[in-house]
Amino acid sequence: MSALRKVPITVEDVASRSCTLDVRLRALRRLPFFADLTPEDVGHVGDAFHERRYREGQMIYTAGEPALHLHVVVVGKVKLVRPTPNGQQVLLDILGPGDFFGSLSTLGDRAYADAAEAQTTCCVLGVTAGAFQTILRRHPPVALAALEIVGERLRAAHDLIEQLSSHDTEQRIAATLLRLADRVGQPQDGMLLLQMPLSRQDLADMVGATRETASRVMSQLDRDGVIRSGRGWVALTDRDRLEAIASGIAA
Amino acid sequence: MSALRKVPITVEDVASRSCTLDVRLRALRRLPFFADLTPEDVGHVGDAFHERRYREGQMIYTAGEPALHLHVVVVGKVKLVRPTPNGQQVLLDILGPGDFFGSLSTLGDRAYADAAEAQTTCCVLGVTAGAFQTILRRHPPVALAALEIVGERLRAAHDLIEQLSSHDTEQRIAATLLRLADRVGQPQDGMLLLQMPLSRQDLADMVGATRETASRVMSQLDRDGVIRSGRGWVALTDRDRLEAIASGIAA
DNA sequence: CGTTCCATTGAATGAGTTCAATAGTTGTGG
DNA sequence: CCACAACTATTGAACTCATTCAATGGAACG
Repeated sequence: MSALRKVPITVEDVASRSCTLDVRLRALRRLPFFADLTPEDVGHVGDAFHERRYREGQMIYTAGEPALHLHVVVVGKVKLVRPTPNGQQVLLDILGPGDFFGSLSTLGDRAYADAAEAQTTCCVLGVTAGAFQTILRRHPPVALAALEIVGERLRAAHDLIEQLSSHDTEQRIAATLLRLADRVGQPQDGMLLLQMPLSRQDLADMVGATRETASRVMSQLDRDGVIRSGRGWVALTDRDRLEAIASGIAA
Repeated sequence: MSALRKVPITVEDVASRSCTLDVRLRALRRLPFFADLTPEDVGHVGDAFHERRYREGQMIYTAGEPALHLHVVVVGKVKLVRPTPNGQQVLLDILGPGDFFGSLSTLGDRAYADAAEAQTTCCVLGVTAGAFQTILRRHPPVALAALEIVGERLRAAHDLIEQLSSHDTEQRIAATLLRLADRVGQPQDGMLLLQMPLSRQDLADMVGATRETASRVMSQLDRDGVIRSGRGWVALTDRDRLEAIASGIAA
């Protein structure tokens, strides 16, 4: 029915370039944790980190295994996924360069509550919980920054809880698209292109819905001219209208 | 239809006793923040806190006002509520003695995203964001403890997100009752009594449902002999079965 | 090319909401 | 101490949104 939409834009810019020392350092400096540290300190702290690469779809860690590491995204995108007893998945967050994830805990013996999966090919820096704890102790400003960030995430989680509790699927999807656009959207041909392989399933897992429902909503938004989308990509054509939908102003 | 249930047990133990200096100190020492501090340090730090009392239903702060304070519950229960554009409310958390809430932010200029309401008559200690920031800087272990706690809350928020995304209302209510029982349940006559004035509306706001649905589910659980409940109170009579329901094992 | 994965669409079902009406509890003032 | 008002809970019935089941259509990848 709908017009052909061959993937017109999925110019994958996922760097296949390697994760050089320089890139590593820049990634660390970009990390809000270390914003208050001197370049030398960052370099010193950086020695505790080890580098790992993952291919699209590969698991970085899975739920249930001992939470031994804190990770930092250098290149690529990482999905934070919570498996449910029920078998379905809940996508808690999508992280990009500069974001951290994994164990913040001082106790190394606890288990990850969620799984981390490489959404794109990516490069990640890891540090043991113990070493990170040492960094926190040695550099108090880092602890303050971390507290700030985790507080911010808690607030974001509360936003999501609010949405899940009181908004319908269309509103939640609209809000999710906007949130993603703010983080990784790139202007192209007068619209905001989401630079990530975002499947209907991913979207559904983010808003607590099924693939089918996500598909129906996206089709409707496409028909209404608010977005353009195809297999694995989405672009926003009418941000204002999408915001209206997200906040329930649209009929 | 259902048998009369005059409130047989609501022995309100909400202390009308005052929030004495001694109680204050004990509250602060009980706070995980200050677990690693010497008693003298706790006493010193405690000077930065000021005391406030609230009656049941009174607002401690509302969403939108500048987030200037961090608060600690000394006596009583505090509801953390997120108002939605839609008009309904989402109950994010219920806090008891030793729990903290409010602004963790270093920036004093941001606004509270949620409102805090006294669920019972209560006594709360407050400290300005600036003073708390000073404490954090002066006592690094406090910052580490705070980070740990907020991380734990983030995990709890993710638990809730998972539930909202993939469990039905009965499961969510069962899980909520269990969670509350773990925190404030008191054994009585072989059942766990929830020592707080918990209305159907409160429950509904916690699980993202309507009063009517909450009422229906509670009636059903009562009929099944899993709980006993009445106006403003709930008691668990069959914890195991409730756990089975929460995890979806029950048909 | 054909296989496989992902997306789309339809129809039937069902959980939860909404609207509405009744009943039980609490608190107040006569 | 009783009666009234106000609030909270319960229950029914119609409706709605999203899921489930099922079948088809396209894209990507070998």
